[in-house]
Amino acid sequence: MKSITKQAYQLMHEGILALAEIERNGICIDIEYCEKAKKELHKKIEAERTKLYEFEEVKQWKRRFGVTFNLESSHQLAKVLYEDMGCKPSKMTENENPSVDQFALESIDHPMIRSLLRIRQLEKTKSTYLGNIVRETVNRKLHPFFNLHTVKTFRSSSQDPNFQNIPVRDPEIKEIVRRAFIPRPGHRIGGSDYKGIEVRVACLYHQDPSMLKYLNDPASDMHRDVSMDCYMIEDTELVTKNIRYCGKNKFTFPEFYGDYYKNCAKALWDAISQMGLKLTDGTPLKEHLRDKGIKSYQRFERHIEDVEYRFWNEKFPVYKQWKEDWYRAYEKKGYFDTLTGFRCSGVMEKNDVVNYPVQGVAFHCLLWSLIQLQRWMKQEKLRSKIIGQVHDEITKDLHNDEFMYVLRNERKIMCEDIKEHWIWLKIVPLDIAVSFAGVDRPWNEAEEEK
DNA sequence: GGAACTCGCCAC
DNA sequence: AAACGTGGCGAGTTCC
Repeated sequence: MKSITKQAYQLMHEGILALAEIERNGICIDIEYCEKAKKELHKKIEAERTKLYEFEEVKQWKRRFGVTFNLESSHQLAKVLYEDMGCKPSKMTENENPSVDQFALESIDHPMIRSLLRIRQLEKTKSTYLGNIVRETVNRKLHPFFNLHTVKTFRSSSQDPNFQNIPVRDPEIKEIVRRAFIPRPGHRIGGSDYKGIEVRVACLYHQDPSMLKYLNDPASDMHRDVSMDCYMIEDTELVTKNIRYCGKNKFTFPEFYGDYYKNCAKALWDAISQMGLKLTDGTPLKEHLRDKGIKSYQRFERHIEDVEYRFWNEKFPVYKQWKEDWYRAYEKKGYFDTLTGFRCSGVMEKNDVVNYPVQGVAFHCLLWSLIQLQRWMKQEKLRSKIIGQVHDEITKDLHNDEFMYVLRNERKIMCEDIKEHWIWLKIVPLDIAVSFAGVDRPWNEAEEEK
């Protein structure tokens, strides 16, 4: 059960109207490119299949399953790997079956597995992404749907196609898929996202002084400091971008969401060899850790246990206390209210109770900004259009003549005006990152604007 | 022939 | 004591 205040209702009402207009705007698609890219992927997949069929293990797989033989069947693959080939499953699925996902397969160092993973990746690119884009494109425009009524946390969702999971992390796949999205003639395509909005919103609830200090002091850097603790680095100069990335995505965020040291230690440790982590002076990280007395994984795990202890009890004790108090209050009342006036009730786990109010409100900051920007752009009768939204980002198709005009007002709305609307935002600074491709250039070329 | 389920994988 | 939050969607599979 959920319920909302009048101001929350207002936000959803205005929000869904703005999103409807954004759906109607649509996104230009380079349909000829899509067809060509699909054909190329098809060829690549066929070539990879041919390679795969050469393996003795696959021939045996074929013999075992006969006409039902299917490379895409996880069930068959599990039987082949864990019954015929005698591999040990490194993890189980939710329903306690031996897993054959990427993580599980990585521990089996075998060329057949690499080939299989490659096929999976290319198939997904071809069908889930390019295929759906082509299917849903009408008159060279794509109109993804955005919902406000489907998500437990009061975030949004998107469908047909899902605009909120377009590949960006893997450079090769990003290029292939984002190349399909192009601007209107004379326009530039790109977007602006709130920097670290969930961390900032969490601060609004717990008001931990150490974390507020991190946010308010531009010279400090929480993710860098945590990564230094994790990998026992004493000099800030020795921290690379990748090391900071690991601290942020394999320790800090998982800990915020409710994970614990064992999982984090494993992820941090595996990343060292997977990403080939080195200090800025070239010292391999494993070597550096050995010098610091970390001679085995067990030692590293114990070290991360200490890091976790210090993280919650020395660095951010107020945050930790808030989690306890917030959960207690929920246990007592059976519900909690978000800063934006939404009420969440029903049976929830502790992690849910402390995460939902943050995730929801972070999105509501984006939604409020989206409403104001859409309203203003319509009023000004601009050729520029908002074309989508991804939780903390507004995606736009801006006419080159209106480019600076729109970006200036957008920054004002997202970072300043919103603090007048929701005064509780005043205790944290807000900032955005802006990233666009050039005039008439596709989305894959988007780069951060300085 | 479709609904419901499992699994895997993309995003924030 | 236990241990990562939110979605959408494709393919395979099972059930009716």
